[in-house]
Amino acid sequence: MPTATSLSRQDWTDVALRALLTDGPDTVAVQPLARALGATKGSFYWHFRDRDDLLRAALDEWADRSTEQVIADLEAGGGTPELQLRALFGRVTEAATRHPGELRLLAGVGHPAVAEVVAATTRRRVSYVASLIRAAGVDRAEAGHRAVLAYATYLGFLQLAVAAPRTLPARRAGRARMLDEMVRITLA
Amino acid sequence: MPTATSLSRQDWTDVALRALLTDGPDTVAVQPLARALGATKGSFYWHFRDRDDLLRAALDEWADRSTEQVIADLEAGGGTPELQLRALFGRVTEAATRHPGELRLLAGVGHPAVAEVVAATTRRRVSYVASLIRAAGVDRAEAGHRAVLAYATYLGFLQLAVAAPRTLPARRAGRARMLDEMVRITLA
Amino acid sequence: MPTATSLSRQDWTDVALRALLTDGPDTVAVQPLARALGATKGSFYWHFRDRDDLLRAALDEWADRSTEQVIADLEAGGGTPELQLRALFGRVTEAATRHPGELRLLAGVGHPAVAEVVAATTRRRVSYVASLIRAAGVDRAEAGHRAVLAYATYLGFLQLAVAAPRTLPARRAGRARMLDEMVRITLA
Amino acid sequence: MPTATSLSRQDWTDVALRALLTDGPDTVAVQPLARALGATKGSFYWHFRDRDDLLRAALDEWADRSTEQVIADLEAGGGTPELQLRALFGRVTEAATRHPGELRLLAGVGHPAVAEVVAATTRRRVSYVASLIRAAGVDRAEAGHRAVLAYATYLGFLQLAVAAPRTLPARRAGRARMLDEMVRITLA
DNA sequence: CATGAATGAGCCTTCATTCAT
DNA sequence: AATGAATGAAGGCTCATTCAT
Repeated sequence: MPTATSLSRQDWTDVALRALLTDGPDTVAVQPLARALGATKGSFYWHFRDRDDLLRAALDEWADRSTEQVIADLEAGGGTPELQLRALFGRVTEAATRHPGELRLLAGVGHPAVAEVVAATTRRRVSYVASLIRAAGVDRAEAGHRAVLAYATYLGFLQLAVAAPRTLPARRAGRARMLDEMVRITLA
Repeated sequence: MPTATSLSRQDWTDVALRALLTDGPDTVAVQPLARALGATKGSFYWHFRDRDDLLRAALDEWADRSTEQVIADLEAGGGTPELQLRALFGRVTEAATRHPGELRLLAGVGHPAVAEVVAATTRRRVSYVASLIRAAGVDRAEAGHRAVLAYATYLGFLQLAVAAPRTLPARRAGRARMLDEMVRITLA
Repeated sequence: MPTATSLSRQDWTDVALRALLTDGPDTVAVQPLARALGATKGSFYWHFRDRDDLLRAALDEWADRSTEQVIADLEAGGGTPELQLRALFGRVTEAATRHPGELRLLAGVGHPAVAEVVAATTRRRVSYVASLIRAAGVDRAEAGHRAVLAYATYLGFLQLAVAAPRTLPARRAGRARMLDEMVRITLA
Repeated sequence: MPTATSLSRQDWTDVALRALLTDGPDTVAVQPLARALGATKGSFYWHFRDRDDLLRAALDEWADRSTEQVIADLEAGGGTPELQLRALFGRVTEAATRHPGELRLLAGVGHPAVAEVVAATTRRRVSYVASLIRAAGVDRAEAGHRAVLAYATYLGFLQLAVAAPRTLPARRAGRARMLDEMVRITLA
């Protein structure tokens, strides 16, 4: 909760992003967020042109935090491509369970802004994974294929984690094995 | 458009299912569907107790058509497990692109009825795939793992097909190769 | 519950009367009663012109049962006027607590049919009480006054019994004393 | 009609109270009141959380005006308990005929908020009358009984005034005699 | 940098009533 | 002696947006 004195555009974006990741894009609604912030809707319209403006801001923030920052972290961490890939898979699958709304975000393609950002984010992620695979010695075309496959698998697990968690391994060890398998398939 | 004379519960369910698969569960709304049918919303309440009743009817229909009927068809078709698996993958990936709303349905886990039906459908599909893999000679535990992996991959492709089609192979040949790879990974 | 085969006008009137005495005239509504009877609204319109027709039938039934029949019973019972008065007060105060909806019926004067029947019933009851008092030797004008007073007191107790039962004597003995007092004031 | 510029919570409460006293609690409905005020229903939700919120506000206002303010006036007026009692009876019987909806309010015990306020108001009024009777020299227990009796009689007259005015004395003199009798019975 | 107040659109539901069969 | 299906009016609520101050 930000200070009661004065709200910035960033405060609104933050709370919108939280709603985005918790319950999906439909819940990025002016009225409820104003209530949550203890502010009036009038305040909102000072900082944003309309609801869409806010949604785009939240989406941009999401693209940045969930993609660019993750990539930057991994690059900073260094290590072999195998290790980086493994770290990436581990990190995103962890995040998946913490953000059930992300599923609805990825599915919220009815909205143009969502569609656009999700598509761009998807391409960015796939191409980063492809670059890791290439770095592990796989040729360009094949790396592209495997990256798509790996990313699809990640998306599927996200879906399963939210929609039917009982189908996934319950224990940490089982989940680790699944990760290993994903890495193996991707690099074999 | 059904006959102008009189609408049946099935007519409403049909149009609701269409909305479900086109734009997701949120658009299964009484008023818009009544408009689409050229009826008044009051008439709706003759056939259904409330909106939830309609949503559940549409969800049941979806579960049946997209799961039970597909399975029944495959069983009727016969052939080796490999062929059946291949046919299944082919069929569902074709359907995927035709129903962009299915994504929102799978993600619409905020609603209890949706969550329930999606979870049940997921378990049913995974266990059917597992049974095919077992029939191909893989042992029970391993078959379970691979079924989850295969289904997750399918879900991921569904997501990619809707959200970022450009990441997927554009030509029929490329898509066929992906299917082959999925079958190979699943049964290898 | 009447037989499922075929509903008579009387069946509808009975269930309407029950609603009238339980929850007041507003709940004499076609749709809910049809549900309660397991019949369709169409059936209702076979027996009655409209909702008002049903309401009037129920009101007439109420006027008869709650007034004419009570009077007939008392007359049949015989005894001195004092005893009859005492019996009357006892009987109606008992009935009061069993029919919370009667209060809303008496208050439902917004509706012309209700107003009419309630007014007629009131006059009939007051004049019957006056006749008992006259029979006990009080002169005509004074008896009229006391009858109004007595009936007002009854109405007030009905109101209190439903709206603020804690203000009334909790035990049977206390209630009996109140009745005695009413009789005494009325005849003294 | 308040100023056309802007409506306050009090404006809504006022018009709701008027509806409450004219036609009873059921007519405290958002849409009709909005029409009466020349406003949209949407505007209502700026001032109140929901219909219940408005109903409670109107009920509180009623409890205050019809009970606390009357009591305060009487206390301010001074005089002997007999005179105060007489003044009270006179005042409330006058008010009775002006507010036909009060009957439906008192009877509207189906709604929790109504039941609560009516019960509290009843207790408050009865205990105030009891305090006047005690001040006239009657002992505590007996004063309690007589207060209940007096209040019941008042309620009954209210009912008669609305439901069957012809049973009550038509002329001012006759009504004055009734008041005298009530005071006499209460204090004798 | 906002608040207070309102609009208008949209959705959910219930009910009295009608009508063809 | 009904049923099945629909209409239309009414009321409840939430939301995006606007505008004067």
